[in-house]
Amino acid sequence: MSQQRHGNTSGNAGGVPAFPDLPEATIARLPEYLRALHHLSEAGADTVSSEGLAAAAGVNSAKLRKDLSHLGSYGTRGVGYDVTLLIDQIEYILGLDQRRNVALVGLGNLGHALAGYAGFASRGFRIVALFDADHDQVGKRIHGLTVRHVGELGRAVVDEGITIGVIATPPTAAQGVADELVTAGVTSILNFAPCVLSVPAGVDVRKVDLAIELQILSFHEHRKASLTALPGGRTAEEDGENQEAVGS
Amino acid sequence: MSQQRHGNTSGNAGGVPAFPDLPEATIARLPEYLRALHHLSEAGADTVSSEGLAAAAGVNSAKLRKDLSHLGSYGTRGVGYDVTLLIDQIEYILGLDQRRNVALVGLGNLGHALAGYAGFASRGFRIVALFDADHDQVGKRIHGLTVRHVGELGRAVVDEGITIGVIATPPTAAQGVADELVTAGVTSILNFAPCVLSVPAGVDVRKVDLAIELQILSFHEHRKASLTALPGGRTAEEDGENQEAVGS
DNA sequence: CGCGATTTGTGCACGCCTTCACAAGCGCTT
DNA sequence: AAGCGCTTGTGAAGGCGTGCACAAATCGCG
Ligand SMILES: NC(=O)c1ccc[n+]([C@@H]2O[C@H](COP(=O)([O-])OP(=O)(O)OC[C@H]3O[C@@H](n4cnc5c(N)ncnc54)[C@H](O)[C@@H]3O)[C@@H](O)[C@H]2O)c1
Ligand SMILES: NC(=O)c1ccc[n+]([C@@H]2O[C@H](COP(=O)([O-])OP(=O)(O)OC[C@H]3O[C@@H](n4cnc5c(N)ncnc54)[C@H](O)[C@@H]3O)[C@@H](O)[C@H]2O)c1
Repeated sequence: MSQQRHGNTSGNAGGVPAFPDLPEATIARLPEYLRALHHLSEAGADTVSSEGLAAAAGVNSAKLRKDLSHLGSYGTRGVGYDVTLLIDQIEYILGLDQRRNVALVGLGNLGHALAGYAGFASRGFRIVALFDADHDQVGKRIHGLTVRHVGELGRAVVDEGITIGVIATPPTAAQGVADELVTAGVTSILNFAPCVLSVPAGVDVRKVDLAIELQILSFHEHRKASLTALPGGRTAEEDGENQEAVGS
Repeated sequence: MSQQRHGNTSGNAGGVPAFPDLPEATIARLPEYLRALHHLSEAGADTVSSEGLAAAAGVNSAKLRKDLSHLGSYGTRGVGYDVTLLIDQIEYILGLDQRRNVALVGLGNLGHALAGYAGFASRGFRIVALFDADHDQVGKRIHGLTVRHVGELGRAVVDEGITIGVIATPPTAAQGVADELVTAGVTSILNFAPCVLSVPAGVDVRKVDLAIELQILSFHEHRKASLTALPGGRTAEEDGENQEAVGS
């Protein structure tokens, strides 16, 4: 949408946007900042301090300032950051100003939930195609979209400008689906199947594995249990700051 | 299950298991190794080399060896690792030998999918209670469990030995649910609502935000697009190694 | 116009994590 | 019993990320 782009620190006056190579850790936090900013914006805030935004996003304020400084200087000393300006800037960096078309493959339990999730559309993504291998699923309409057979995937990806594929099939089928997506030209994949995907260089894969999340929690439970058996249980004080979030 | 525990490097002959404080990064990878090991085990493998297991888990072999060395020496030089021995060891470290009871709060689209997911039970977790605030949901039976009203949460947590809570409510309700879980004694929370939770120290929160995953992919799409516009597009060769996984 | 209050942007130090490279150790073969 | 090939376990180096602490910059007010 708002495609305004403001002076880049390393003043490059060319057509290409001089892409700053942000640290991966920073990129993973930008969406959090963005969500917090939208929240603030809806609450009517014009500006926000690094302290305030950091609290809203659940991070250290120094970290937040360093992250934002990588995008350029969009804050005003003594005042803070302009909320809408920062939103535009982060959305530009994340490429959310151009709506991204997403294909969802595998419409079982999880796929159904994903297809009906409003939180994608509101954050710049549009699921434009649904695919399944099961002929009982094919033809069904889900939230305004018709489930197509996975064989049509290749053509649909090209025709509808799909750049992101979401895999919600059983793990045995995931690699095959990934191959088809890549062949069709998809260069980003979000994989919910608990397995490792092999893809050519240039294709990004992110994996979400809920069981792994639970297992990490289980480890900490185990650790906590074996600690309370030992010395004086520490008094619980101070909140937050022990928030773990996804991200590579 | 198999609770055998083998000589710890720092030989402590006490009742308490001498908990090694593993690096967080290592902990986050152990579940991946575990899945790969189970896969190998089903395929009939008795031993596996660090190279082989690393490939199956999608990581560097040196990293894998260092990770495993933190648990103690369970490999044999010139041979590799004993698959079942390593499985038992990792499961012990992760606390998966004692089945963990999980409460799921919020049975909308996502909650339904989670409730019916077999992948939890097969990996040591058991969803034992479902809660919702909506009276239309309360009373429904989902995969053998009856949805209860969220008001009963406190008692159920205590009665049924629940240590992990999963939040799948809208973000506005998430903090309230988290508070109730914590009050009831839950010390680990997996949060699907896109918001920051504030919890007392000693409580672990892990967050899964699918929109954030897509936004990170979007960034890389944006970056790739602005690169191909520039110099010679690099030739795509060599596969894997650009796999990003969740984990803090 | 000057000053103090406020807040950003960043230099710096520290710790964690990754990766290479290789010595030490194990088993198989002869 | 000795040698050889293979694989683990780890020392060391380098890179990345974090957080402190402070100088620089801006605003509001007298
Ligand atoms: N349900 C959950 O809450 C949950 C949680 C975490 C992970 N997962 C993972 O997500 C994936 C999907 O889970 P689910 O519970 O929805 O499984 P599911 O069995 O309900 O659905 C899988 C769907 O994929 C389709 N499918 C199978 N092979 C296909 C192919 N080659 N091409 C296209 N579609 C194909 C099937 O027809 C089915 O509709 C699994 O890998 C599962 O491990 C699910
Ligand atoms: N559906 C998805 O694929 C998806 C994907 C990513 C994130 N999420 C997030 O997961 C959460 C749930 O998503 P959904 O699509 O299932 O939403 P939903 O609206 O379908 O379901 C929410 C459920 O929570 C219940 N609820 C509301 N307040 C409650 C309370 N105080 N206590 C207990 N239960 C309460 C509601 O009755 C409803 O059944 C949301 O925060 C959403 O942003 C969903």
